[in-house]
Amino acid sequence: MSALSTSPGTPGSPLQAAFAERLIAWQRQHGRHDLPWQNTRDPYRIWLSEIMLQQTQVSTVIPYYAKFLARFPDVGALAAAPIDDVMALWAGLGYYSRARNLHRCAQAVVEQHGGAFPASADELAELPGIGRSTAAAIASFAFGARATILDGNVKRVLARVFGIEGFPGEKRVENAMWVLAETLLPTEATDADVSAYTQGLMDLGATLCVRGKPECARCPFAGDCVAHATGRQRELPGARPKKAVPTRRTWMLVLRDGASVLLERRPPSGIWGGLWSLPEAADEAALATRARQWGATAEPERLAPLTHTFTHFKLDIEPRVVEFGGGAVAACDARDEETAWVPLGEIEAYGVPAPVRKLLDALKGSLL
DNA sequence: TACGCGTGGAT
DNA sequence: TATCCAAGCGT
Repeated sequence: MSALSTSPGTPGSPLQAAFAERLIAWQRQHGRHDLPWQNTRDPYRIWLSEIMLQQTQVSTVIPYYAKFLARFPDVGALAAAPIDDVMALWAGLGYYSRARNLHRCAQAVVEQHGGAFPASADELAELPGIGRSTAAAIASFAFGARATILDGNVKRVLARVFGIEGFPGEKRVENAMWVLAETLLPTEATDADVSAYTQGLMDLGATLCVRGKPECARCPFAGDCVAHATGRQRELPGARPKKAVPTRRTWMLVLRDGASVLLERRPPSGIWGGLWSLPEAADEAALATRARQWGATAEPERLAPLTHTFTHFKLDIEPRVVEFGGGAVAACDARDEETAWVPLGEIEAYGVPAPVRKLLDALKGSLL
C-alpha cells in the first residue's frame, strides 16, 4: 500500500475535485502577473523563457531573456544566427546543451513547421530541448491546451499537500506524481483558463510553498495539506540521497600576446560543451609542453588558483600565464574553427565558461 | 533507469 | 562556510 493511495489526494476525494478551481482563484488574486514572459501568447517568447527557466531561477533568467529577445526577436532570427552567437549570449547561464538545443529547435520550427510552433504538447515534446513538462507549459500558456507540467514547484506542492513520500527525482515517485498531476487538471467541462492553472502551480510553489519556510497561513490548501496537518513541511518532498562530490584538478594556459589570449573551442558534448575556453592540461608538465608547442619560450608563470563548484563535482583550476613567443599571431596558424586569438576586451563576443570569464576579467584588470 | 550537465541564490 | 537546489532534458 503506497502513501499515495492512502492520502487525501486519492482520486475522488473532495480536494481532488476542488483543486483546480481553488488554485485558479488563488492565482488570479495572489499569483504573479508581471514577469517579462507573461501577458503574451507568443509561443516564441514563452518557449524561450521556459527553456531558460529549466533548473534556473527567475532572477537569473531575466537579463538573459532580455538580451535574447533584443538580438533574436523571433524564431526566424534565432534559427538564422550562427551557433557561436547563440552560445556567446547564453554564456554564464549554464547547462549549455540548452543553448545548442534552443538553436536546433528554432531551425526545426522554421524548416519543419513553417516557422510556427506546433500547438499540442505532444508535438512540442518532439522538438529538441522540449521535454514533457516544458511542452505542457508552452502548450498551456501559448495555446490554452489542457496539459500538466511537473517541475520542481509542482513536485514540492504535490508532495506536501498529498503527502507523497520519497525523493521526486526517483522514477517511481515521479511517475506517481505525473499520474496525480493529470487527475488534478481542470476538467474539459469547466472551460477553465488552463494557463492560469499552470501559472498557479508554479506561483504557489515559488512564492508560498517554498522549500525553506512555507507560508502555510496564506495557502489555499492549508486545510487539506498532509504536510501542514502533520508538521512535516520540512521533510516533504523527500531529500535527494547524499553523494560525495569528487574534486577534479585542471591546469589552464593563458597564452598572452599583448592584450589578446588564445581560446580553444571545446567539444560539443561534456562539460562546457561548445563553449570557448583556455587550453587545458592534466598537469603542470603537460601544460608547459602545450605552451612550447604554441611557440612560448619562457616557462608559464603561476596565477592565483580558483575553484569552481558544479552540481556533481568540484573543479580546482591552476592557471598559468606565458607570453606568446612566436611574434606575429598568424605565425602559429591559430585562427581556424577550433582556436582564436581574442582581445581581452572582446571576450563577451565568445561563449566562455563563467570561471574562465572571471579569470580573464581579473587578468584584464591587472593589465590596465 | 540513473546519471551528466552550470551557475548563482538562499539559508 | 557548506549545502541544497532552481519553471528538466537527453542519453
